[in-house]
Amino acid sequence: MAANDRLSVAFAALADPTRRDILVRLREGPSSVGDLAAHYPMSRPAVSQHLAVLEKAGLVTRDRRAQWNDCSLTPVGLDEAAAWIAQQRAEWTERFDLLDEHFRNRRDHAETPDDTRTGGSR
Amino acid sequence: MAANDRLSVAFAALADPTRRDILVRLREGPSSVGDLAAHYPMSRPAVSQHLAVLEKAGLVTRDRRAQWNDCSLTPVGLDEAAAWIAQQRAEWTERFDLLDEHFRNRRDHAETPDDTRTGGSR
DNA sequence: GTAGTATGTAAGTAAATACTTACGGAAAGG
DNA sequence: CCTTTCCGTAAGTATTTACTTACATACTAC
Repeated sequence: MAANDRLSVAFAALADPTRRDILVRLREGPSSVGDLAAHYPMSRPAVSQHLAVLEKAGLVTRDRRAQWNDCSLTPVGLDEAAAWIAQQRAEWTERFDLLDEHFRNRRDHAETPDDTRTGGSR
Repeated sequence: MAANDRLSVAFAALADPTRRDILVRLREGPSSVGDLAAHYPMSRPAVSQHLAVLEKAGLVTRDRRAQWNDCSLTPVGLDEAAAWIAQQRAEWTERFDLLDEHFRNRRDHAETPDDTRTGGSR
């Protein structure tokens, strides 16, 4: 994928329903890997690998105490992803508002049925 | 990937720097496929395929007029992605605030430096 | 020491992804 | 008609992903 930048890693981590569900579940509190894995129809190593992806994306931290591993949320990765989307949406919305206003003006000023389509005449 | 749900498709589309850059570029206004492709070190069909991914994610619309193809932004897909992150972050932040308060109370009340785990918890 | 628990990692495989080049369709213009 | 321009799609390939089973590690309890 050649997408090593932090944003790409974060979005890629979020692009999987199992990983998103893990995040939702961890919202209720830290959990061990085994307890997490019990909820999914896949092997425990698979869940562990999903956790590794989330950890690399800065969305989850694993704190190994003894043989147990507490998985907790960390807000770092999500902040960047949210910031990117928020900025895009902000400038977008502004642009759509301008466009909307533009069309409103056009409609008010003249009829101009926008015949640019397929050469017009019929 | 077996991730056909809309959210996964949207996040996967955002998980590529070229595609994100296309979105940023389209923010300034619609563009043809060829003009877009000129900015990237890859073939025109590759950009076209990126556009197909963005279109499937509901982030871009392609309006073919004659042999030109105007690519424009559409806010649908991004709304869902932003909503998901926003909700996560909201409940998260709340939880972190509680956690912070919890630790603050602990620190004030007593020392109790360990024994937190090995219980059932959840 | 041995046995048991919770976990990460290595190795292997099927599927998806990100490109490439080659080709075909649709409109503009001679 | 024919040529050019702009574009999408088919076919092929290298890399990445998402899982599996098997194994090694680190600690607890006896």
